[in-house]
Amino acid sequence: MASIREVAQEAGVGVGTVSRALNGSGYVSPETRKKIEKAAKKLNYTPNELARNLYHNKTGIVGVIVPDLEHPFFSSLVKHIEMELYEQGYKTMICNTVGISRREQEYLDMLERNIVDGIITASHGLEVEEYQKQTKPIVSIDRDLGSRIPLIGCDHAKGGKLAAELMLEARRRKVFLVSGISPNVMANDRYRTFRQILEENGVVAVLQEEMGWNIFSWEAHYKMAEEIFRLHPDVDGIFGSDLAALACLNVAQRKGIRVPEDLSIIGFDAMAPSGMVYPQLTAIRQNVELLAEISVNALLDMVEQRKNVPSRLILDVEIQRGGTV
Amino acid sequence: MASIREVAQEAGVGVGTVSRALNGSGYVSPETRKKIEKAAKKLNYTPNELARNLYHNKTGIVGVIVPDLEHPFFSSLVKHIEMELYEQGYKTMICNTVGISRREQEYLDMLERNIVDGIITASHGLEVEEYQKQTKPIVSIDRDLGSRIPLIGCDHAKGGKLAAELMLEARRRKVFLVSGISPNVMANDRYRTFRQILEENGVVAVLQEEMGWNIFSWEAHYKMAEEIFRLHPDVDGIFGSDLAALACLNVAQRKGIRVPEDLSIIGFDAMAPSGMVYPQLTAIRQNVELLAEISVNALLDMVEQRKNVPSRLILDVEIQRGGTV
DNA sequence: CTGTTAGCGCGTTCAT
DNA sequence: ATGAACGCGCTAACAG
Repeated sequence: MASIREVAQEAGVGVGTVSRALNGSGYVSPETRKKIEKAAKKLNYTPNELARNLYHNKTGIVGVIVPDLEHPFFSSLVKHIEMELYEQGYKTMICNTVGISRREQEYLDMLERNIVDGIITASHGLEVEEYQKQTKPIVSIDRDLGSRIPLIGCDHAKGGKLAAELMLEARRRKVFLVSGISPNVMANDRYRTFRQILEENGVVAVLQEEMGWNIFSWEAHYKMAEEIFRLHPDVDGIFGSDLAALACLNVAQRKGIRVPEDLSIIGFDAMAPSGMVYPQLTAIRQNVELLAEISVNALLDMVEQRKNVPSRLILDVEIQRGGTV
Repeated sequence: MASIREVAQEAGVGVGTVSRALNGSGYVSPETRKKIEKAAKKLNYTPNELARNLYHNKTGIVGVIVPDLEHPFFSSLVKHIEMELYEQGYKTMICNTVGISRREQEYLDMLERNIVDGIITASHGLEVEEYQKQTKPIVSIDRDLGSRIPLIGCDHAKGGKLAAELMLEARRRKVFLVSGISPNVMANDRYRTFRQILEENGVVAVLQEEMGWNIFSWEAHYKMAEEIFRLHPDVDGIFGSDLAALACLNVAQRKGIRVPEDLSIIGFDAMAPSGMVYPQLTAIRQNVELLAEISVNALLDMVEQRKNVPSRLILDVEIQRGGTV
């Protein structure tokens, strides 16, 4: 609660000197420095960050917008983003849109109001135009928001290819694809590629179900899984998000379908729960840590104007070998 | 980027009038108000939150300290806290300590530096004294930080009791208890109660393993599970956190042990992954939504000095019936 | 080397 | 009803 003026008074010097002494900027003689440090300690002085923020027009806070923090991918993403931001001296404001675009908009507005210095968005509810209006630093994960906003994501097409190849190896003939329906989103690439490769290789049937793009609840996925087996009891392959894959695995086990003998299941993301089930889920893994690190560095490059950022950054994916193929 | 002064100039009035007009405080004639609103729209004026914060000495940001955001319980907790804070007009700063008490300290210091208006802590790495030094609003989840800091948590003792009763119903004779070793933490109650009830009822052996209190990784739990079955292949009951229970379930299935016929497993928390495995995990569920709501309201009662907050708030728990008992 | 002063942008008296 | 002036706490430029 003590202000810099009080410290100056206590030390018998001017406020400017205190500021320089405590920030290590400019010249201060060793002895007055001592006096100032003693006074600061005595008064238990802590600089008021609010005044600093006003002066510097900067808060050191980065906003991270996600659709659902409870989803394993996003909680992991935010965790690693927070860790990387912390390393670089920034704080993390979490913005959970729960699929409501008004909330996404409100959080986006924090840029103009100077509450955050930049935004990393992984939520895809708002019109692209709303993002393009912004002039302050933004990076996007997995969704194309135009060339001025760097796009960072994993190689979804390769993910779809790897999954398709696994299906072909396992000689699957009737494959179900659980995809999302969001426009402009990179995740679509994996389903397109997956489907294309299977069809080119003469797989008898490639069926497709579209989940709402902002549906992340277990219940919804479980219901969908039950529908799949009700309508198509003879599917022998399933590819979808981790959640979709896990739901299908669970329903299959309840119905006594043998996995992987009679049914192959492949997830995408390979987050924690995929390793908790038995057999463990075979899945395409994206490197969330790297994704977080790259995103943070791209954003801070913009915030601190360190250097130019490429408009697209694509990360590799790999197979997590489980027991469901 | 336009300041209030520019709006005043554009409208041909003083800054004070603009401030009153836009904030609806004090008297402004309808016509000048119109002029001001037009000028504000024309210049695309957005008030600078930094200046406001400095004046009001308040940011509208609440810090939430957790040990591991990737852990299902904490990601769910933070999600619901964020939603409740949003409803009440506050923003959420996430502080992930990853078990490092220096980080916990740094985040705690944000209170004094006025970066946050209050803190909800669910991390338990720092000395109690460090929290007690603080004078600004703090509430604690699941750890006693002294009578001045409201403590909010579920009824762990009842949870332990419910779990013990399930074990007795299933006539288990050699039960393994996977507990933490953190001091001052309410979670200890559930293990103490569980153990006590089983011993009073003549269960032949109650074994115990202590996980490091800030260990949340799946790998560590999996290793521990393997150890349990290696040293005690004949256990017929296991109680621990969700993660511990899921790890044991997974290892048991790999070893061909029949669950629940030959082994009963009970988790604590009943978070999402417990419903993804087959059979679904029987677990003690705590109401995270309510926990979040209560915590936020307690904290904001302090921040806005609405009313006094009880020093302890204990929430009920219930059984989530799965297929592992 | 150090003290003084002018903003940073906004909200609120206090005269008018 | 409204404008001018002050202050929130701090930093940086400037004069000494």
